Amino acid sequence: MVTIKDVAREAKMSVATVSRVLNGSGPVSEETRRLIREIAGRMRYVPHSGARSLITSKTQTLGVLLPDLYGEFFSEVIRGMDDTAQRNGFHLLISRAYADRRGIETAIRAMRGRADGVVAMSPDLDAESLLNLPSTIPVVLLCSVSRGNKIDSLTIQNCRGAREMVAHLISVGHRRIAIIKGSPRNYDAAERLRGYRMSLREAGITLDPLLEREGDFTEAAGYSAVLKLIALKNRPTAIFAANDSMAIGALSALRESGIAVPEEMAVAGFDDIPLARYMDPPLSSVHVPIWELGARAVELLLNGITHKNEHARRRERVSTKLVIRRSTGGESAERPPPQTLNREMASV
Amino acid sequence: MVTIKDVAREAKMSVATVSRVLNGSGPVSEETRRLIREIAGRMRYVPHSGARSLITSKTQTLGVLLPDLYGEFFSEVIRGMDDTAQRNGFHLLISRAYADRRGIETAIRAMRGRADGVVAMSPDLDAESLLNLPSTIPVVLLCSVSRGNKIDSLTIQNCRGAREMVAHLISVGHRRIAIIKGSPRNYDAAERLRGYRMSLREAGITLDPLLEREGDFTEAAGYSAVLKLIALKNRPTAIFAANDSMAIGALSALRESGIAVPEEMAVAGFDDIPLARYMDPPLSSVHVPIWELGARAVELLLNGITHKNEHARRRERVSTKLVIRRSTGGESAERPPPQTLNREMASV
DNA sequence: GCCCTCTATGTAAACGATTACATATTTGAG
DNA sequence: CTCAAATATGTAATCGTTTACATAGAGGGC
Repeated sequence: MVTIKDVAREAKMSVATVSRVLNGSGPVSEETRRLIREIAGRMRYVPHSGARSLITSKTQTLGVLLPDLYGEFFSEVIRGMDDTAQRNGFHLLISRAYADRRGIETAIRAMRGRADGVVAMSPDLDAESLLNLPSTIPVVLLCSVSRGNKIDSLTIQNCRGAREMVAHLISVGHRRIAIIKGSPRNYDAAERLRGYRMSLREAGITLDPLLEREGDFTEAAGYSAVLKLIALKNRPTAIFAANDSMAIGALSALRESGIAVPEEMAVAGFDDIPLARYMDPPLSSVHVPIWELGARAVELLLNGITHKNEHARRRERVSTKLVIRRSTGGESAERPPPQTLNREMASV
Repeated sequence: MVTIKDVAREAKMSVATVSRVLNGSGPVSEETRRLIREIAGRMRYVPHSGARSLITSKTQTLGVLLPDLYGEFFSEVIRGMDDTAQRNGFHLLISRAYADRRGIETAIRAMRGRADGVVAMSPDLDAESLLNLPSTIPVVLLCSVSRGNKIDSLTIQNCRGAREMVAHLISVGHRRIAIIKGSPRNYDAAERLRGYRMSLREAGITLDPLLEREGDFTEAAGYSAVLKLIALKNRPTAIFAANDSMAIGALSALRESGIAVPEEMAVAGFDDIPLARYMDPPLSSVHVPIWELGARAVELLLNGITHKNEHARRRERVSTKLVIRRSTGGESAERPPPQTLNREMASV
């Protein structure tokens, strides 16, 4: 490996000068600047980041701790992060970690000296105590419960989004509206459930525990929840699934049971994954700007890093948007667009 | 930050001894071992990886270069990599890069001193010359064209998978079989096209250029390709989409055009994403073991690293498996399973 | 011509770990 | 009891950078 010394020797200059040229620090004559640039390029010199981080105590790297995430959410949130990180000259160190407190803590610790900050996602409700994470390194909590204000956090407007969707269902005439919940220990799921209940209460509709079914965000969960719902003697007329995967499972089960959507049963999801509009019927959903979520998380983190973790903490919420398609019986202004999206490589 | 010196001072020992305890190298008395362990733990000491990598010239980090990837593929391949990396004590440095040769090269160079090896994915056919990447650091090429044997590479059994699927379509009686191709410059897409043609030729069916439609792996592309196919005066009776996203777009277009699947038109995809079985009708597809792909890529890379890049190069192929569901009219033994899969957090 | 101020460059001390080598102590074979 | 071998620990060099400080020459005001 070619080091800064090799370049210095080749240029017959001291390492200090080479360093100054390459970092644009200190005064250097135009002539030497050109010379060294040329030589460094020719020798394909790349500074050793370990050595650099040792002396500057900066790594230009951001840690990302994620639990098991699937599909579009994972890819899109990372895309948002990477885009923003790269634009600011940072790299992304990604790691899966147990969502509980100990898991997150050890993982964050393991990142010491490796990353200048960490975006941690821990949707597990039990990890509540995360809020007083004793960390010297800046941390941004993503989609996690965090009541204190000791730590930056960014979440989705889950409650509001769910509330609006259920309000929509009510507005088109539904009174018996079921929900397929997410995992009971999941923060986003809990908030969406809260929005559902809030909306019903606002409309003066009594909550019916039979209409709240367990789920775990998988298609299979949506599928089997529906089987139970349609077996009820007093069937719901609408189903709100806490995410699109479950809504898709639900659609599948309804289809096989010969129940027409939206005529006999309205269905709505959450997330608005790209596939939603290609379902049969196209799925109404709550749009979540996932890319922005990742991008914003990194922005918050970078802000924390520049202010050496002594900045005012923030708690932000990215806003959702209702997308009404045919599955809820609303007017389907939207049809699958024939034009090509900006997705070069869809799934392979 | 607490350094090894702080620990040494606290334990009234030299840094060398502390280092030996923490790395399990050299002989240490049981007593000191316990003492130092206890102190290091209490002080929450974590070695500075930069310093360590400087002296050992190892980073315990693997670089991962990916182009724009969406949905399940991205998440799953990274999951496979991360699982394998973690099990071997490695971290993952993930970065998106332009798929062309220059992009990959600079990205690999930027990883010098940051990663011990790189998994690079560059499905762009034009990047063919990647095969003589002049890299001192081990590289594994993933799903990329690579004819030489100067570099490890891992690909999907695209051609065979496509061939088998088309053979299946032929076996249930189809003669006019269309394909919705992937991007013309994409390696996987090109291989799948090759398999399609090979299969038709083997059955003595003449290729019809009109039945080969452009696509780009998006749902929208599948949608609009179908609109053109059904406008033909001599319509196909079956459509093979080069990936599931396009197949889903195709299903959507057929539905809206009132064409029954599989009765009037059979549809097949590639990838077998989890959603495939929840489509209407459930989608036949070629299953790709994505997790294994990522896991194996990392294994190859780790092998290259232990052998200091002087190992015999390998070119491997992960095998695919035909999954026949209703969309091709085959017996649909498989129905959406009511049980919960091991997916805790589906999309949020 | 003197001195001060720039500008351009060099010297050497960090940064935090690992490890070859040196030293001191204990153990055990003969 | 002696001496070699084994065990436990310490000393100091090293990895590749950055940067405070030192130095040297050039330019210019008086």
